[in-house]
Amino acid sequence: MQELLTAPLTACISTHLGVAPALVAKLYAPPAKGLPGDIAVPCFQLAKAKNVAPPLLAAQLADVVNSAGIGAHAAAAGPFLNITLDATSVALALLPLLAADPRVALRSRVGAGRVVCVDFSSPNIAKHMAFHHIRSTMIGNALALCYDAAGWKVVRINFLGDWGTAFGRLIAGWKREGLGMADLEAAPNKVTFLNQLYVRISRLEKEDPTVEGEARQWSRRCEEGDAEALALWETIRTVSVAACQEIYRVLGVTFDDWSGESRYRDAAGPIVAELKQKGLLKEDQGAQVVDLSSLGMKKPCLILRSDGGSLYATRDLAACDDRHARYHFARSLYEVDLGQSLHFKEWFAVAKLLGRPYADSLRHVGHGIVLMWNDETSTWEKTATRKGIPMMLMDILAEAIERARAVVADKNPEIVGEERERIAAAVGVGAVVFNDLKNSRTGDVKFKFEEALRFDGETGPYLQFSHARLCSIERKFPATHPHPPAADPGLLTLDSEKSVLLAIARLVPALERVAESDEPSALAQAVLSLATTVASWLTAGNHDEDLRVLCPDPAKASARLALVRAARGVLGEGLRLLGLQAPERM
RNA sequence: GCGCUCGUAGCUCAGCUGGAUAGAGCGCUGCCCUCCGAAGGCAGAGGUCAGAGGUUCGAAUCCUCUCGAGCGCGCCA
Repeated sequence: MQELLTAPLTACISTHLGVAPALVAKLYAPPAKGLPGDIAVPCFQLAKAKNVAPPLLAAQLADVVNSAGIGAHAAAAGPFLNITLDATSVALALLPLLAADPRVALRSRVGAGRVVCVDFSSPNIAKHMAFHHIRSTMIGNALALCYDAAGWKVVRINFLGDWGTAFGRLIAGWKREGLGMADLEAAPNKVTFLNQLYVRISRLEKEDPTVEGEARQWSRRCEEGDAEALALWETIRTVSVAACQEIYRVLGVTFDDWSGESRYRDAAGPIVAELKQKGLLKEDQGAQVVDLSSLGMKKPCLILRSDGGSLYATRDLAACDDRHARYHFARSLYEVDLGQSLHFKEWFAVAKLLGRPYADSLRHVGHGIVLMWNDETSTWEKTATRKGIPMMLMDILAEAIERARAVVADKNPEIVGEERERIAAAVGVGAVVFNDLKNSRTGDVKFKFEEALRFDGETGPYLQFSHARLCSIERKFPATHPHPPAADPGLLTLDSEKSVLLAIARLVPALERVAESDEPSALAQAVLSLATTVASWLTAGNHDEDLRVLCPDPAKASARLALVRAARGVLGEGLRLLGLQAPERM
């Protein structure tokens, strides 16, 4: 979309100077604040190539552009060339496209049919999804949606932590306490039931050394395929998955592949055999490891425990082979917190030593932790526990929805019943999700209910409000007026209207950046910027009815309605790609 | 000790792959609802971009070092 606006300019400058168009196009930048113009061209590099002084070249180019008749006005400011596009030429270039389908503003072909695997959320079973799981879940979800919009074929994978020594311990506790299915069925919350069982048996293990042996024994029975052990494990898994599904339903997240470590419990063998055959495996303190010093890493990667059991690096390798065989991915993302970067660095390195063709396409997409404000100590604290109880994601979402419901009821009492509930959920969840996506993912997220749930400022509800406001104007547009596509884009002559279109045109670069650097905040920021531009445009009409969308001149009103529709459609699509809903009123 | 993430306004953060006078939200000050949604807008005050070197015509941005914060570093995942 941006190219549509700059193509004539690029052609004009590049033919005049006799340089490649791409050389010119990559120079475009936003002009400095306060200076007039829509596009700035710093002339240093071009001047060097042509061996003239930058200010001289800028002045020359200004003349060339101004006499070219390409719907743009240029002014030199020292070594910079500032371009102001005509509002009508912007509208004529973009509005017809947007009218046909606003989603063009958020589509790209950079993915070109390649496959990307996105591994995200990946909770451990038999535990509640804690608040911090929101990060992997919603960053991963946004990445999956954005890669899709950028032309990639996306495989969404939920790799459950459903295998390992913890389950041996859990089953040992289950047997020791003589529990049965009826006890689990009777529990008000089955995951809480399992979680508490785990806490009890872990505590007991510290006092009673026989527990450890029992746990290891049940672990082994699981690995060996013992029917009783596997039946219990299966029950635990089913119960946990159901609880996760409920959260994903609230968040609007889906997966293509519900995998898990258990699927690769027997897959360690072939990997170990291959490592051995290639001479990469060696024994170290009783364990089997791969030395990574040839790749500049001091510590080796652990492959097998001294008791012969597999480790998670081994299972990750096996799972990765499997994914590559099944999906032929060109890129594979692991949306897991930054604390595990060493683990990923290690097994990526092993994949490289094994000569895997995909080794360089693996990416650990890490994120920072979630901190919560503590009123008593006036500090930011990790959200691990509150009074020893894990802070549950579902509780946070429920409180957010409740707070949103109160605001909706207050601001818009005529919205009632099922619609109010739907909107409260969209707004409450949207507030929490956007709080997580708006800043760079590698930083820590600071969460405060009062901040995330405020409905002014840079928040999810602000974006949703902006969308609802545009919908409201559409609803009020008189049926007697000419409706688009009869609208004439040439009637959009205001700078504020041009600004909206330019903000829309900046979304594709933002989307492409998301799919390149795995950074959803790039889109979040661009959508935010669109919303503020829209708000500024609309509010200007408060005191001047000629500036309103619903202005006295029907032809002008029609053109503006086309812009309202475009902006609403784009905003709605932007919200969708971030994993937020966009209610039509709120 | 090694590695990772980070340090920008009172607070929370943007700053696209190096460009002009470093931006936004909150808070604060002053305006704007007989005005398409005030969940909004306009204006203002507020900064030695942690510090020191280096590369460059040009550095918040790239390189090195120092200081400070958080996290990780062998049989858990």
